[in-house]
Amino acid sequence: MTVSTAPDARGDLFDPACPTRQILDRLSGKWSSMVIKILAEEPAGEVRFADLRRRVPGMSAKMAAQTLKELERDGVVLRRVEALTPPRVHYSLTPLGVSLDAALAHLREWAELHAHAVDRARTAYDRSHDNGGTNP
Amino acid sequence: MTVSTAPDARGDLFDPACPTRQILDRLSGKWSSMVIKILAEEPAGEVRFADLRRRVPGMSAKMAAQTLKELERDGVVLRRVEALTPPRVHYSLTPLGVSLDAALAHLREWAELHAHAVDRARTAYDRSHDNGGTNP
DNA sequence: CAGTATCCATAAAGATACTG
DNA sequence: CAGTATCTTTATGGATACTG
Repeated sequence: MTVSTAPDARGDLFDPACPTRQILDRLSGKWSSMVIKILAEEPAGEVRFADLRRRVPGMSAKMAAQTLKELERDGVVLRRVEALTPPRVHYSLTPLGVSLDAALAHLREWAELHAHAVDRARTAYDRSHDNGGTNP
Repeated sequence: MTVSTAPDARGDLFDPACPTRQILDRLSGKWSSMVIKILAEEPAGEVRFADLRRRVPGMSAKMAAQTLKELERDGVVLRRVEALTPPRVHYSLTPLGVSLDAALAHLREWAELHAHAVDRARTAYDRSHDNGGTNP
């Protein structure tokens, strides 16, 4: 059986088979974290495809479909189909997805808390690097 | 001057100027999170350029330099130069970097905790999608 | 040693058109 | 409505060679 090709990759972030690597790679897509946030924030818990697109400005149908498919494959998102014409498809977070959102929330919190500090660091860095005193 | 084009993008993850977006984008590089982890784990707190490369197998000099530069610009990493010949450059996390690592640690923890679940979800998904019962 | 510069391959994302 | 297919553009990373 194909139980696991990764014997004990736990903690070995540098092995491509490492779980953390995989998660980070999945989240590194441009839209994944936004989709998760939308689904997490939805009071009803479910969002339809077109709604999702409306709520994530700039995300093409292609990227929406691709992102949702990946997240569904990972067990983070649930896809529910109502077979009407026209069809209705509803997306929501699974319990696993909810817990992932909680982990992501720490990062969001960090970012909001330290956004100013990062901004200041960048300004300072740019000031001393792109024209550090040797410019006309 | 490039002070800020984002008046109050706080919480607006869908604005490219949003702090969370920026952080997630920075972390989405292939090497950033690994570099942060190495620096966080280093007992001495400092790691030299060549050491870092040795400890992150597969990372080219180019990517090491680029990643470190971005993280330094963000105020997450500190670069200390000993002007000898040959030169020695030491990298460490700033306090800001340490706190970022703490936020990242939640994600690492989630990944390790749920790696099996994700794996199982993928297997189940693949089983029912690439040959869901309509195959010769 | 600690990088930089350059060129090249690939992967990710966008635009557009079309379908059940 | 909820996607898929296809093509083009752009971003990312890798290989190699060179420098203070």
